Order: sequence, then structure tokens, then C-alpha cells
Amino acid sequence: MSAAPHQRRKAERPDELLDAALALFVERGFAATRMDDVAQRAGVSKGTVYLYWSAKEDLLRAVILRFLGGHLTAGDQAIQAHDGSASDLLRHLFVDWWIAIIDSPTSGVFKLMLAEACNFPEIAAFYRQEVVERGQSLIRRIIDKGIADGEMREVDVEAAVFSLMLPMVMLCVHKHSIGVCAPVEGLQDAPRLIRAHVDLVLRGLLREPPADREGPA
Amino acid sequence: MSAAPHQRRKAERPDELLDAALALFVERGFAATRMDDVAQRAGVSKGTVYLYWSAKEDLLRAVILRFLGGHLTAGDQAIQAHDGSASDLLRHLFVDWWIAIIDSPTSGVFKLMLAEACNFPEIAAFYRQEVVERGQSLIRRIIDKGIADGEMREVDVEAAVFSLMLPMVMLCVHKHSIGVCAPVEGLQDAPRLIRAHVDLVLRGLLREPPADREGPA
Amino acid sequence: MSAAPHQRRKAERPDELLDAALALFVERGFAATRMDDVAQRAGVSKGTVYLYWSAKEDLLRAVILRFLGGHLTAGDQAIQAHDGSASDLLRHLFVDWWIAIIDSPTSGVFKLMLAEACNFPEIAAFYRQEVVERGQSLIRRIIDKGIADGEMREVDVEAAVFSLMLPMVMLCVHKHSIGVCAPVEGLQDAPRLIRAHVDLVLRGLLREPPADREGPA
Amino acid sequence: MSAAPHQRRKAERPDELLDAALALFVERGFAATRMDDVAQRAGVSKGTVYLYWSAKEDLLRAVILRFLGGHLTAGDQAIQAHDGSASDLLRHLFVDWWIAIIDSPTSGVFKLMLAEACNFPEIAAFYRQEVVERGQSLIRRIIDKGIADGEMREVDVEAAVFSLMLPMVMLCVHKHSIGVCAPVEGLQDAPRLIRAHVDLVLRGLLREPPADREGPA
DNA sequence: AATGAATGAGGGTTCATTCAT
DNA sequence: AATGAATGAACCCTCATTCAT
Repeated sequence: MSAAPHQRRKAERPDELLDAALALFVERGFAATRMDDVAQRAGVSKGTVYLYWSAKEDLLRAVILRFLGGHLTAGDQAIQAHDGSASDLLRHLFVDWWIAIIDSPTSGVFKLMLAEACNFPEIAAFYRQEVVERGQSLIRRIIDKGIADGEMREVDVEAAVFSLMLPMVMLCVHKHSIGVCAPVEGLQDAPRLIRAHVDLVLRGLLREPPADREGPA
Repeated sequence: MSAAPHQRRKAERPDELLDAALALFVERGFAATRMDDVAQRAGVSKGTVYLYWSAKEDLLRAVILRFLGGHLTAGDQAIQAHDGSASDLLRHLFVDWWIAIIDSPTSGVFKLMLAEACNFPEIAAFYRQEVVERGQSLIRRIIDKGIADGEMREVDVEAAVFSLMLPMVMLCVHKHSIGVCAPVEGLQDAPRLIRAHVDLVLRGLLREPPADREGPA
Repeated sequence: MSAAPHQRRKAERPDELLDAALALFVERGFAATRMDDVAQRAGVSKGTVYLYWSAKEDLLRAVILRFLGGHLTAGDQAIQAHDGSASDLLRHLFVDWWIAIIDSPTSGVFKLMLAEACNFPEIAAFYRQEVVERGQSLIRRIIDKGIADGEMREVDVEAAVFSLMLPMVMLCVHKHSIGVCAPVEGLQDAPRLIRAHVDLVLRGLLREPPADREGPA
Repeated sequence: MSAAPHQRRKAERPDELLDAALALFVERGFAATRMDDVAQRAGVSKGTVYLYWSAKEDLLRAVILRFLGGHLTAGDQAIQAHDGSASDLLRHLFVDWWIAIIDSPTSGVFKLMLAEACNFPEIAAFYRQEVVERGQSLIRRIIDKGIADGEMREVDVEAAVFSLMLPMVMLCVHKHSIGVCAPVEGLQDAPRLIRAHVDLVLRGLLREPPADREGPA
């Protein structure tokens, strides 16, 4: 409530600092971000950051962990709760999930991870296991179900997973990279691209493509 | 064959330095790479780098320019020379072009650009114009041709372009990122993924999908 | 017997803090000791130290003053009370006094003073006056008496004083320095060294050395 | 010869820096000395120090090693070369050696070592082995010889060694401590104190003390 | 009296850049 | 053209000190 320099806000501080750190790490890169900048953006002084993490690297770890926590578990549960066909799952859950991700701060973590993976192999290993592989497995289960149900052709499932996922991740990366400073016309409207991509790939996957109602945008 | 080794050395210095700089910028990031590291990797002393570029940023610019030069023009000419159908172009030229890119140092430039775009907007603008937009335009022309020939459905062309391109770029980025330190099973075999992706998307694009000869890999 | 434990605590806080501060200042040096360490060793929080002393330097001053208070006055009185010969005084009072000092926390103050004298000239001046010079004067009076009584030769009294005192101080310093981390064999048994030293010097001082009853230890 | 900022003096720099570092470490203590101060005193900039030692602690190690190198070996050889009696050795070699030490920068190393031993146990172990124990052993051999020759009584040799050495070391420590900022009258004239101390102890050691020619100073 | 979150100046160390050789 | 010693600004991190509670 008070605005005195010595506010006592231990409870809120860490989250504010993690928000600030994520924004700056994503925008400038880890090495190019100064601890001072993080502190200032969160409205505290340099020393305060060190009350919560003992080194810049620890702060990075905390940022990654925090912003990769919830989403995947949410996706997992949504799939289990859903009882539609595989193409329904892709057309709705998958699409909605990625639209939400792109709008959330988590989208930045993809850029951050890809940029810093080599410098922090231990964080990269966590990312691969908890994000990449869990994500792959979610999509794979959907496609497997589609094939088992006879809805989809017997494709190279692993490759199809990547056809679905890689452009999603790339949209996230792009949004926080070229998208910020040299916007590419047509890459701005992520929801439209996501829907169109899923439609296109789905038509490639399905045994019986739907009647063609759509013309060019 | 060539001049004396010592002479040849001199003439090749800048290229050796650019090679070294690219490798390190891609692996560690621009800010985390020291001029000393670049010099050492090229087998010269720190001061020598400054004989060719007057600042670290200039070196970055030179690296980007050098490694983004040729490939696109080559693609441009190949398309013009080719006289097959749109699906042939995608299945052969597009696929071969990207397989070559992934194996070349240029694949690293994508990671570098995405990581540093915000810090060097001027380089990002160049990249958008010379790489992203020219690339888009190449693919768009192929799809436009496919539609004009009646081979392809009247899809959202812009979205289809991104469906084709984004995973290619993502494979490049991944190769120099998680792929280095926490390899993801299934993402290692890029040629197979590229072919499968083009097949899948192509089947989504074509008016009359080919008979289904392929099972899962 | 005493007040409630909580009450007693409060009253003894400053002393507990001074004990902690002395131990750490002696072990690590003044500059290398953190206020936090002092507080923790005394079982209080950092801020509490500032309730009693307003700066780290003040704490140092308090430590020095406290631990250099009593001993010398005690020595003074003991000499006045004693009515034996000069050699008796040395062999008993002097020896016992130093044996007690070495075992007490005061021995650490010598190390602390010698290490910090240049940085705190005002404390050094106090030390010189209250400790060095009063100590010198005590010993000088003993030797003067020995000479006046004809028991001792007419030696360079000032030099003899230092011959007696310097090794005592050195034993104290050593105990808290090399003695802690790289013990020197033979320097561990301070009482034996003190007695032997006094014997040796006394034999050098006396007009008629005692019959030689002792062999090597 | 030139005074340009970019002098090329790799050969002389380290010694100049070690001189500066010793002086400051001795005067202010290791922790209280800034690398900046060391650099400035040697007339170079902060970064230059790191061209020669990679951390402050390494600089400390180098200082200790450099200034404890020669003296003891010199003492060793002098004893072997000398063919006089044990009392001659003490009265001349020992006295001269310590007078030289006190006047040399090495005397400061004793203060530095005693102050920092606990913080750098590995350096302390080196000091104990190379300085303390070698020094002890030199003196012990002299006294052993004196006893073997029948010149000296059969005293506690180890204790006698300390009676001779401790005041010498203490004079060194004192010179760089209280002696700098709160000079003690009578402790200023080290040569006189050293000679008087050796005389006194020698008279305690000898079987037949010399006739008493000397009065008080 | 006591706490401990917060501050910010300061020190160790790094590294882009310069320049005499 | 090439070197590498030297510089000094900048950054990470520490810690004496403050102050709201």
C-alpha cells in the first residue's frame, strides 16, 4: 500500500522479478541483459534480486521453470477430458492451446530456450524432457487415435507430429524476434495461420478429406 | 595451383575469421562470444580482427551478409529454369534446397538472426527483406502456379507458404540449439522430416491427392 | 538464581555480540568479517547489531576496549602485593600471567591489533599507551628492582624488557594464526616455552646464575 | 624509455606489481586492499594486473612466494660456510641476517602471513614448512653444535630456538604495525634490540658466561 | 528490543578496443 | 599485416547500513 522505498513485499517480489527477467531475457538475450535492468523493470534495486536468487544463472533457471510449468499439464488434461475425434481434437484443442500460448508470456520462453540451450545444457535437457517430448507425445497420441479409428491414413506419425508442432514453435519464436522489430506481413495474424495450417495438414492426414468449402483468404 | 601458403593465408584471413565468428555467434550467441575467441578459433591474435572490422557489431553484420548471400539467388534461378509442375517443384527443388541449407553453415544464421533481431533492427530489416520476403515470394509463386494450373485447390496461399517454410526454418534453428546439447530423437533425420512434411502438405494442397502408397516409416 | 532466561538474554546481548565479533575479527580479520557473520554467531539478526553500535568500526573499538580492560590492572596490583625478589616475580607472576592470557580471548586481541593498527591509528594509540607501555613499565620496574637489589647485572633494561615481552606476544599471535591452520610442532606447548624462556633470560640477567639442575626436556 | 600509456614492459611489470601489492597488503591487509590501489601504485591500470594473475588470491600467493624465496637459503649457506663457534654464529650471522631482514620488504611478509594464515591455509602450510620449520632447524643446528662442543649447557633446545626466533619475528611484525602509526619508544632501534637479545640469551645458554664488561645502554 | 527486506556504493573481474612495435 | 600489452568502462555480486514493522 505504501510507496516507501522499503516496502515489505516478499510475497509478490519473486513473481514480479521473474516477469521482468523473462521480458528482458527474451527481448535482449540472457548475456545482454543486465541484472540492473531486471531490477529496475521490477521497480527494485539491484541488490534485491540477489535476495531471491544467488546468481544470474539461477534467475534464468527460475524463469524457465516458472513459465513452462502449467501449460503442458493443462493440455494433457484437456485431451483426456475430450471425447471427440482426432480431427476435432486438432481443430479445437490444439488450435486453442497454441493461440493461448502465443498470447502468453510463455511464447517468449521458446525463443529464450532456443537461444540459450547450448550455454545451459542442463536447462536444455529439462526443456527437452518436459516440453519437447511431452508435447510430442500429446500430439502423437492424437494421431495414433486417428489412425486406430480409421479416420486417418497410416502416415509416418513422428514426422506428422513435427509437421504440426514445428510451425507453432516457430510462430512463437518469430513473434519475439523479427516480429518485434521487422514485422513480416502475413505472419502477424497467428490465429489465422494456425487454423489454416491445421486444416492443411489435417487434409493431408485424413483418409477422406472434407468437401472443399474454402477459397483463398 | 595457388600462391605460396603464406600469401594464400593473407587473402583468406577475412573468410576464416567470418567462419570462426559465425560458428561462435551461433553456438554461444553474439553477446556471449568474445573477440578473443573468434581470433583464436581463426588462429590469429585479437588485434588482427580489428584490421578487418572496426567493431564487434561490424563483424556481426559481415557474418550475416556473407552467409545469406548466395542460396536464395540460387533458388530463384532454379525455379525459373525448372519446367515441371508445382508439386514437382516442391517435391524436388524445395526439398533439395532445404536439405542443402540444413547441412550448410547458413542454417546457423537462422538461429543467430532470430536470437539477435531485436538487438540489431537494421540487420533484421535486411534479413526480412532479403531472406524472409524473397523466400516467401518464391514459394508463393510455386503455389500460385499450382492453383493457376488447376493442380491445387484455391487455398489461403499466404498461410500455405508459412506452413511450408516455418518448419524448415525451425529445423535449422533446432539443429544449432537443442539439437546440439539435448538431441531430440526423431528430429535428427532432417531429410526424412522434410520429405514427409512436403508430402503431407502437398496432399493438403492438391485437388486430387495421389493414391496412398505409403505406410508409416 | 538469575532473571528469566529471556530477560537474561537481553542484558547479555552486547557481551555475546562482542564475544562473537572478537572471535571472527581475530580469525578472519576485520575487513573479511561480515556483520551478518557476527550477528549469526551471536544468534541474532543483522539489524540487532546496529542497536548497540552504529557502525562496524564502532564494534571493533568496543571489542578492543573490552578485551584489553582488566588484565593489566590485575598485573599491576599483583606486583604491588608481592614481596619476593625480582626473579621470583618473573618466574611466578610473569609466567602465570602470560599463561592465563594465552588461554583467554585476550590473546586474540594481540593478533587483531597488530593486523589492524595501521587502519585504525586511534585504536593503535590507545593500545600502545594502555597495553604496550603499561606492560613495558611493569616489567621494567621488576628488572630495575632486581638491579637495585644487586640480584641482576646492570643490563640494557629496555632491551631486556623486550626480550621478555616480545616472545609472549608472539606466542599469542601465533596461536590465532599459523597455530590454527598449520600447527607448528613445539609451539603448541606454550606454558613450557614460557617457563623455559623466562629461565633462559633470567640466567642471562642474574649476577649469579643458579646451579644447573636441568637437562634438555 | 617512453612514457606513453601503452608501454611494452612485460618483463618488468610483474615485479613492480608484486612490490606494490606487498606494500599495500602489509599496510592495509589483504581484504582491505583494492586491486585498483595495487595497479595505481605500480602505475598501471586495473585491467593490467589481470594480465599477470587471474585473481586477487593468486596475486597474494605470488607475493608470498617471491618475498620468502631467497633469504633462508642464503642463511643456510652462510652457516655451512662459517667455521666459528656456535656463539660466534649467533652473535654475527644470526644478528646480521635478522638486521637485514628487518630492513628488507620481507619483514612485511611476516605480518601479512600471520594476519592471513587462517584465510589461506594452503599458503600457511607453505610458510610453516619453508619458513618456520627451516628457520627453526637452522637455529637448532647451531645450538646443537654449541652443546656438542661443550660450549653450551644442555638446555631445552626447542624452547631455546623459540626464545631466539620469536622476538625477531615480532620485531618484523611490529615494524609494519604499531611501529608505523603509534611508534613505541625503544622498539625503534631494532639492531640494538637484536644484539642485546642475543647477548642476553647467549649468556643464558653458555656454560661459562663471558666477563661482564657492559653496563646499561 | 528485534527483525529482515531493501538499498546502493563499492570491489573483483571481464572484455571490446587501442596502439606502439 | 600482425601482434599482444595496456586500458577502462561496464557488469556481476557483496555487504554495511537503513528502516518499516
